[in-house]
Amino acid sequence: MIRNLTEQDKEHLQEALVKSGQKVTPQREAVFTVLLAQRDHPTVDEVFHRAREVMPGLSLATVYNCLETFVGCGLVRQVNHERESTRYCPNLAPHAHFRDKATGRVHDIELPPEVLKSLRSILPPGFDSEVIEISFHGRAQAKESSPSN
Amino acid sequence: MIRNLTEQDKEHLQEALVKSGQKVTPQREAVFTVLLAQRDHPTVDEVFHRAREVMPGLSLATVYNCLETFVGCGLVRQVNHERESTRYCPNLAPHAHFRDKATGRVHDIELPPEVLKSLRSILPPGFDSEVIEISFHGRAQAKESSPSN
DNA sequence: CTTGCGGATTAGACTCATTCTAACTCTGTT
DNA sequence: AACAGAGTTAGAATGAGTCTAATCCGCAAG
Repeated sequence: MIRNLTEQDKEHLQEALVKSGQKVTPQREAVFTVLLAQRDHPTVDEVFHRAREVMPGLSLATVYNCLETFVGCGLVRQVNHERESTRYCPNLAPHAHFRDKATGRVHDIELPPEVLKSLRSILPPGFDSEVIEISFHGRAQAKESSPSN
Repeated sequence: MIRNLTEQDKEHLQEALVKSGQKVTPQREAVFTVLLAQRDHPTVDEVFHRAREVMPGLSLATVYNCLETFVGCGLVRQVNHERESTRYCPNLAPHAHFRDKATGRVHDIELPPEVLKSLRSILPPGFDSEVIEISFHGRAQAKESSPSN
C-alpha cells in the first residue's frame, strides 16, 4: 500500500531539500512517501497515522515540521477550506480544488492557462498577486476508488 | 464613526431574518450596524470590540451567534484565508478577495460574469458547484484610507 | 577515537479561535 | 401569574497548530 519512493522521487526530494539548505532524513523520506502514495489531500493527522505504519517512532511534531519544510521548498501545496484542518497536496501543476459537500473529499481540478490568465486580469493595477487559490464547494458524482497515485 | 442603520438597511436586515424565521434583536442590529459601518472585513474579535462601544454588555458568544445567523440567511459572507481567523464581508455581489501580504488587509476584487463563467467551465461533468472562492495573496500598492462605506 | 557543533526530532506544554453548555432574560401567551 | 421558546450570556471545553527545551545524530576538527 505504501510503496517506496522511485529513484526519480528521491532525487526530486533531495534536490529540493538540498537546494534550500536542508537535509534528507528518514522522517522526511517517510512523510514524502506517504504523500506520494495516496494523492488524496490528507490532513496532518492522516499523514501522521499513515507514516507511523512505516516508522512507528515518528512524532506528530515532526510531521508538522516536515510538511512545513516541504511547503517551504515548493514540494507540496497546502490546501485550506474554511477553517477545517489543513490538507496537503503534492500536485504542483496549477489547479483548483473541489470539495465534495457530501464526503468532504477534495478533488483536483485542472486549471487551463487561459482561465488562469483571465483570472489574473481582474486585478486592478497596483495589485500584484503571487498566489491564487480557487476552490469550489458542492456535490460531485460519486466516482469511487480513484487510483491511488 | 458608527452611524445608525438607514431605514433601507433595517428593512434588509428585518426581511432576511424574518424570512428565515428569526427575530430582530438589539444585538443583531448592533452587529449588523458595525458590519455596514466599516467594510473592511473584520474578524469576530474586531466586530466584538466595535459593537461593544455601542452596546457594552454584548458578549463574544452573541457576536459569534449573530454572525452565524447572518451567514445562514445570506446577509453576509465569510472570508477565510489559510487558517487565519474568519472575517466577515457584507458585500454580496460576486467578488474575489485579495489579501495584502504586508498589511493583512483584505480587498474586494470585482468578478466580471464572463470570468466567473470561464471558471465554472473548468469543472468536469458530474461536478456541481454551489460556492466558488477565489483569493489572491500578494502585495498591493498602499492606497490608504479607503472610504469606510 | 572523542569532542563539539548544528540541524533535526521529540514529548509535552501552550495558544487561541471557535464551539459547547447550562443558566438566565425577555416577550408574548394562555 | 406561570409558561414557552427564542435569544443571550459567561465560562468551560475542544482541537488544530505552535512553541519550548531536551535529546539525538551525523559529521568535521582536533
